[in-house]
Amino acid sequence: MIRDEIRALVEQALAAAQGAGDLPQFATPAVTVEHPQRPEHGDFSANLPLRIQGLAKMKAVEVAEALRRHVPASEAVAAVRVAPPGFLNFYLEPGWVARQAAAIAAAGEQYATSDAGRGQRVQIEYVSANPTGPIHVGNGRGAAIGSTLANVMRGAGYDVEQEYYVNDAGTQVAIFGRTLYARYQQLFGREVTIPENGYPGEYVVEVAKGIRNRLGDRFLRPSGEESDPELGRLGIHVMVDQIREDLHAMGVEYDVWYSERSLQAEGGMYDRVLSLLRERGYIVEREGAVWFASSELGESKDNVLIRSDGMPTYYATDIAYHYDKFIERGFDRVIDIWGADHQGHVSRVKAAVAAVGGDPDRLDVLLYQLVALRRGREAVPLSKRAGEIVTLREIVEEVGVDATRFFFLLPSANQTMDFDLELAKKQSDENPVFYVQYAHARIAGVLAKAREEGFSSEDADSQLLTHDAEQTLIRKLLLLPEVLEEVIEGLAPHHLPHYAQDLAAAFHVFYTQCRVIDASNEPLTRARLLLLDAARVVLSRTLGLMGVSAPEQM
RNA sequence: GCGCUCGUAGCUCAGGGGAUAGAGCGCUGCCCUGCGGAGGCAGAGGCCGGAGGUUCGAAUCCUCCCGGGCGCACCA
Repeated sequence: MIRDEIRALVEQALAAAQGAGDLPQFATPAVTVEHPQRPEHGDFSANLPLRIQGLAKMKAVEVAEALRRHVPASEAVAAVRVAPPGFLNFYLEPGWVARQAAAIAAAGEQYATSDAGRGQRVQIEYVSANPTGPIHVGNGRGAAIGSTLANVMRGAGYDVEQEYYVNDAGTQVAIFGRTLYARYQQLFGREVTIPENGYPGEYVVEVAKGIRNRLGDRFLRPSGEESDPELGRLGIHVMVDQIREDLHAMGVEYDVWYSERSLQAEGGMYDRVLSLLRERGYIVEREGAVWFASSELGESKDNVLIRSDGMPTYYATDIAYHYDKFIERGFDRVIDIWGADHQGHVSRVKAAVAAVGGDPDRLDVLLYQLVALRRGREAVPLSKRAGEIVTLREIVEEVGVDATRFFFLLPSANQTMDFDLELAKKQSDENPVFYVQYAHARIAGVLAKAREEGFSSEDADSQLLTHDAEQTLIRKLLLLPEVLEEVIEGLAPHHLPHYAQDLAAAFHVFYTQCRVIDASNEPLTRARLLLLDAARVVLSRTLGLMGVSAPEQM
């Protein structure tokens, strides 16, 4: 990408200036270039002179001047200027910029893909909500973030696996099973109440009905007896199917649905990891429970792995799970995406990864802050009545996938967010999703009209794209690779919807200032159609990565 | 109390060592005898929570304080 080329020019200039004796020798810091906020400062700017003025024992402006003399010529660069207090500013060559429109249009769907992550196997695990209930709004945020990150990383050549960890074992599942059995019995007229700490939600009744309708009374046992564990497993299965559908409706597809219960099978991962920890001396037995001596690994305290009732804790199976990710399956990198309420778990899991022989630096935990719902000014409570939560499905049905995903992606993950249902539903200029989609529909509209009237971008001369609005738009198109790099490096997909808005704005300005189809000027018409091709490519790819549709018409 | 995180325009948020702090919405005033006005242009609106410090340079880094959110289980 162009930013890397500019950076390389600065590095070469530095080496050349030192070689020629215009700058003294010293260890050179990493060179960065950025986009100045004021257009008169050029397209790219290097602050290197300011940073090395001390090392060079020269004034920054003099350093900049020495560098400027040694910047190699480049077809992309029209001018390099020194600006006080010591910036080195680069101005792109308009002819080169114009040519990029052709390059982008030709690249099509391949534009802004790269092989930066080639050979790296990355697992992204996200949502992984308990299958004891339908997934809710907060899970939706994780879904949007995770699947977008997966899309972007895949486009950068990473070998990405998306995974949902199904918590189908443990206390909560047992309680769900008992609740389900109570509801099941009620369907056969038995006077039973759902257990204490059970799941009061209506959905459990629906699950019970489904099972009764399919399998009749075969799970009914004599009054007072405990439920058949098979019923609970079946119920979880039904819930997982429902979760899968809800996520599918959000445009999220997983490669692997990983069962927590499978870890605990005889001789499974869980047993293996426990004996591994024992061998390494990380196991302590005390107060009837089995503890992980995590305080030896810098944790503030030890944590229970096996409770005194013999049940493994969530933490224990999570250690086994991460052992499986790193050691058994050998991912080069693992990204876990969790709600911020799991924040305390991060250092524990990292400590555990280290204890089982993994590299905790290859584990990234992306935390997202919680979501509140609103309708305009009015707050919407996330739980409607006892046990009934606002589900993700309801949100998607009410406002649509496009708005749901776009809104979830907009704020950075560590910002708590308000999801305004009223705004998300508005089909008007107040709604940023429509602003962006409208740009795409407008482009599609013009392209269709051009086709009807017999115009095309064939043999277009991109050098005619000299108008300010054209040049600005192309510069915006050239930004996508940088944006994607920032998304990956910062695990920050929120850059994408912001970029989409900037891009749409640049297009709308172009559209009002430059008429595309002009029968009296066919060469210019062709050139501008080429630019529209390029803009459409970039806009649709940006939207596609976010899982938002790029409509031909609205 | 301890840990993580946030505090930037009226509202929702970007920017996380650089040059005069940005966007959308809202507000005010303009622009349709040409491809979709779901658009564009202009303007008003900010001691970047507060106080110290580091630096040539701080909204950005450090310390303390104030305020919001989330954690600190033999729950997940």
